[in-house]
Amino acid sequence: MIYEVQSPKVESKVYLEIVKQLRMIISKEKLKPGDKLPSERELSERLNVGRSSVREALRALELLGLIETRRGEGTFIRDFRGNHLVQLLSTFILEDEKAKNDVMETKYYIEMDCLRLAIDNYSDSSIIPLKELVQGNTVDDEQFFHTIAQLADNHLLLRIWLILNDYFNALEIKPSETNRTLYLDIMASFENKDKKSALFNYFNLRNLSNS
Amino acid sequence: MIYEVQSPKVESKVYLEIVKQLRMIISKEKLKPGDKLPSERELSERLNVGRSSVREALRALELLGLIETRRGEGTFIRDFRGNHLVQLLSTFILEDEKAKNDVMETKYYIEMDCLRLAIDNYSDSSIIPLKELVQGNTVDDEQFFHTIAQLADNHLLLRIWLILNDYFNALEIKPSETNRTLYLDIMASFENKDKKSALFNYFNLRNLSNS
DNA sequence: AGATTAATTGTGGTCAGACCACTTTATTAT
DNA sequence: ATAATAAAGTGGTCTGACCACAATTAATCT
Repeated sequence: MIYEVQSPKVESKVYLEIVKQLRMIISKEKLKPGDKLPSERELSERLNVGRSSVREALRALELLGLIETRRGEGTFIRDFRGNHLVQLLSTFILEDEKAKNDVMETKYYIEMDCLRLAIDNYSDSSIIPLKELVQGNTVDDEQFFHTIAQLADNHLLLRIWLILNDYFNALEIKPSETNRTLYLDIMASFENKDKKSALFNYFNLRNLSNS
Repeated sequence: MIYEVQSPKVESKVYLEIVKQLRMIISKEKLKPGDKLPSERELSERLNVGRSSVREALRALELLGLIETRRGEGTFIRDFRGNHLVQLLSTFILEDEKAKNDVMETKYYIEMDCLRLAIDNYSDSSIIPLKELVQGNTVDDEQFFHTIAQLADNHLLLRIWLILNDYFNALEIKPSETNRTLYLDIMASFENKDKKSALFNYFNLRNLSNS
């Protein structure tokens, strides 16, 4: 199989083209997390580019958490849930208070959307895990809303929530110690399929003003 | 000033150390977006590493959207409040599961969130552009909600909307031909700061069931 | 002197080749 | 067959060489 980086065009850096090609290779060859990518030297030959350019692309993807390299073995696709990445970004980005607030605000709004969707979509059996979460004495907020985001049955929204959640954790804005009751309230609204009260209870949980 | 990469320790790849050092340099020198970083060759010397390693670090940060490089000029810190991250991850990950419905649904929910936030935040002067959009005979749906997303005053949310909008366009899910009146209705609710009716009108616009 | 033009310098972009450290595989000796 | 050894494969890093482009400086022409 022959891949070929755009040849004569001098614009658009080579390493970006390689990233593109890698995406194609992954997609065409249906590579899954854990699978091995072609070696740096092989890619260099196949794409007609220098090995250093290949490395620039791979290192970038590695920092993003999309691949993993093991010396002497090779480069592998990773199961990405990039906490590493987010942490890195956060140390770079998060000095900006406005950005901080944006993350929090967005997370809350997405959670409310998930709540609405989940209420529309859930079936009696699918909320069993959610019920279990509120059994114990303490409720793990992250797990709680992760489950709700799953119940929303929208992969895209779930991914967005996961990313925001990573950011959120990196920000070290711990949710204020919350009462288990508040989660139970949400659950109650949930089972009544009452969106309005669910939202109301969410506002209480997050200490948001009702408007 | 002398920076020095951990010397004898052979573990922990060099380029990662350089990323670390760069962060320190940025912080210590109080570099802001737009400012120039030391050149690759200078970093190479100062950190006692090869230029190729410096480039691996810089390319990775570039792909992350944290820095920007201009040939012949140098490397500059970028205004990275926009979180390129979501975009990158989405183009990489979402390929296989871009269920049209998820994209559409998510876009609609985000738009509703923007609507809510915009109503909270807008000032009389800031909605002038929005008013202009609904003057003509036809209303550009994309522009309309782009403006609303801007009025929401949340950069992250705006970014998310932009990406969703791209997907939306790519998927060729054209908004059904809509009546100008519906946009006027939304505007009216908007100016009354009436979220409930704004949402109601949005549902009409999108032909969604009210629940 | 002032403006224009040309040469020089600085910077990122890319490639090629050379080692090193480590892992896997093949070969050989027992 | 098993174990020890050698070879090959792979990522990690450095060096040096060009190229393309931008900014600066020097030279030249009014």
